[in-house]
Amino acid sequence: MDVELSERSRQILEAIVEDYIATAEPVGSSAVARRHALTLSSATVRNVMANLEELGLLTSPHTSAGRIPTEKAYRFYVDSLVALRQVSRDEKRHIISHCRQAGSGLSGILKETSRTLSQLSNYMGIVVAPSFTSDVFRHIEFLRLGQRKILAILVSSKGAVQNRLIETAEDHEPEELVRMGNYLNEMMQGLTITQARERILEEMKNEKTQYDQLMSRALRISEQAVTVEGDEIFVEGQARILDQPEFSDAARMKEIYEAFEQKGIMLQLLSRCMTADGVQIYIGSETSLSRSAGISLVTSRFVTSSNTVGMLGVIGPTRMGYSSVIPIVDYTARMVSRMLSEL
Amino acid sequence: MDVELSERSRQILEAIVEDYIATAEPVGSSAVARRHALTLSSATVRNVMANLEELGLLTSPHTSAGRIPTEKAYRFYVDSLVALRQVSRDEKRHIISHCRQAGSGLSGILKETSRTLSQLSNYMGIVVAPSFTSDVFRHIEFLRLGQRKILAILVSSKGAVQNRLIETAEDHEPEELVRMGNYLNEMMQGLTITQARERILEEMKNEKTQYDQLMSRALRISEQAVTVEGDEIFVEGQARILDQPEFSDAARMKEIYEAFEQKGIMLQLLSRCMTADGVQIYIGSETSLSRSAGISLVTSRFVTSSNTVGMLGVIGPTRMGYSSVIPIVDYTARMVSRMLSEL
DNA sequence: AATAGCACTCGTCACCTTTGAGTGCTAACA
DNA sequence: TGTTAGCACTCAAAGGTGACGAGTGCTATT
Repeated sequence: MDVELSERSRQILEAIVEDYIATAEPVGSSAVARRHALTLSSATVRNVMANLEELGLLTSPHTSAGRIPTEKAYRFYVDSLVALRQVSRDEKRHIISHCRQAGSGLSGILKETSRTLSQLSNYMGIVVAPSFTSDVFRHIEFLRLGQRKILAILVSSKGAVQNRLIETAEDHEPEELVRMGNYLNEMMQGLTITQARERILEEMKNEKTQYDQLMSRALRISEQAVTVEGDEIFVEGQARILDQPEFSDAARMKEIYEAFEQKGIMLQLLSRCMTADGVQIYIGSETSLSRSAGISLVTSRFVTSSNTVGMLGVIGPTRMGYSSVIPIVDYTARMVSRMLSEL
Repeated sequence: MDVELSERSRQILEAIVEDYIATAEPVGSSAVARRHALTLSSATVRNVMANLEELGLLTSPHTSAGRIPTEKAYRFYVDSLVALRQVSRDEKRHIISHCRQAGSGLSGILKETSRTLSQLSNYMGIVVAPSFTSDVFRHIEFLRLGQRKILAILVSSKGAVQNRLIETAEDHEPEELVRMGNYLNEMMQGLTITQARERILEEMKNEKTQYDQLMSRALRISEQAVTVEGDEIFVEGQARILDQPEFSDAARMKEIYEAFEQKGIMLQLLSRCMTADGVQIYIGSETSLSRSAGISLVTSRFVTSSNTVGMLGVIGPTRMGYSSVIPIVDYTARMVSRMLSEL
């Protein structure tokens, strides 16, 4: 941060940000003076506030209203002011029990996690499943569903399953499909899905296999099977965002919902979060979500035993209760990481 | 319907409903007189409207506004007034190409269908997948993922896949799992998933199998595997509903969104739609969705080759463009039925 | 450097009037 | 008898006015 502030200015900025987070209304100089019992008069606070405004940390919606924090102020706040709350015993229990109860497979756990995040934060919870492609290959299988229709089932070592309907040029006997499966299973043992795909493409060029009809067919089919579709995303608690006063306006909300229906945007965010460790925070325009919408994002990645990475977090207004959301996201990411590594 | 109306009254009611659908504003007597060029004066129309109000087909929000249709009027309108539009060539192409392009399996098609419904109607599209339970069993398989952790994969003859992580009391060798799979596959050949489940429970009581360790273990595990979770539901175009003026109010929308997050409610609706053939229409309180929200639902079921049934439709305001939505839903249901029976 | 005082700004609220779309009723008309 | 013209009435929406007060910036004072 390029701002240098006296201790007093910092305290006042903190007071303003926290007041505004609590009330969603512009905060005036006297409110700050009163609240903090700082033995400072409102006039003094006014001077400081004028100063902070000049630094681009505050703005006033109009002359005679109080002031509200800018994005820059939130950034400064989360970087160096915020006092993180502890995750309470109750919240911990809530996280652990809910995520575990889901039980049925990876998707179930992640979906429940996203709901939990939403409940505890009172904002929107989001979870992006670990990319299948970096998972280790476990098993592939082909089932004949009808004339020239094959169902390919691909399983990763973490229990994620992807299935794909494939139409083939010729009809295949069930026994043929079993043999194909055996051949491919052996070939791709121990590789990640990405590596497996590369291996298949490589093998397709190989002369030896080109002249073995069974193999070349198997490769052609499996190439489709291992082409993975978009990652799974779980978003829960969309209704909660309507509780926030700044989104009671319909036009504004529409922007947000539309952003979510194009899940592609989510994936952009995802990829940024993936690289860094710990809790990442994106404030307002930093999210590059919808220009003017005043959305913030608190995320953390989670990892599994095999080092594949997913992302979870909370989406809410810029005016978000960072002091409690950050620890919740952090804790949840740790718990999910632990639970998944048990698989 | 218990209302009997003269031809003229019907025309006027139709005019009012259609005007209101188009504008979302109370329609007055002069507007009707003008619009229809009925060679009727506004005064006459007023008399008729007063009559219609007495019959419970119209209400006025206040003395000096126009009148708006009641639920009863919409009911009457869709039952005997509405002139259904043809599905245009463009729309047909849109439906066919989009649904087909999805390609990858049942889920993909249905998701794309729901998006298409939303795009063409400009309301919300919803698709409920055919209930897995009435599908014919095709294949079951167990994969060992780790110590006492088994992934069960259940496939129906239509290519729907369900997988479930099962924790077992003892550890099982891969070969043992293969044998279990063979045994169960043979046992459940040709049954529906529901029947298969019953068969398993039956077999568990059977003395002969109780003393065969392999079998009894297989049964215990598979019992979990065939216990199906909630049906899959695809809802798309939630943002579109914000375009409707009657939902620009945040509190109202919140109701709706919350209704959708508890997908259970959807399933109630579903089960009603399942029984009847053709397009079903639920207006306002008939949906039993959220009391006061003024939501309507136009649905149709679709069927697959094996006679399992799913539901698709459009959700929008009571003030919905029925004349175009009904044909779209009808046509889409037919197309989806045809596409699925090709599988 | 901190504060008290003061003039000034500007949004909010309560109250009012005006406007006009729409109604119901009645009397005249075909 | 059904239709229409006319008229008084109603009521929401829109616009205008002025008091109010929260909040500011500036300046003189401590």
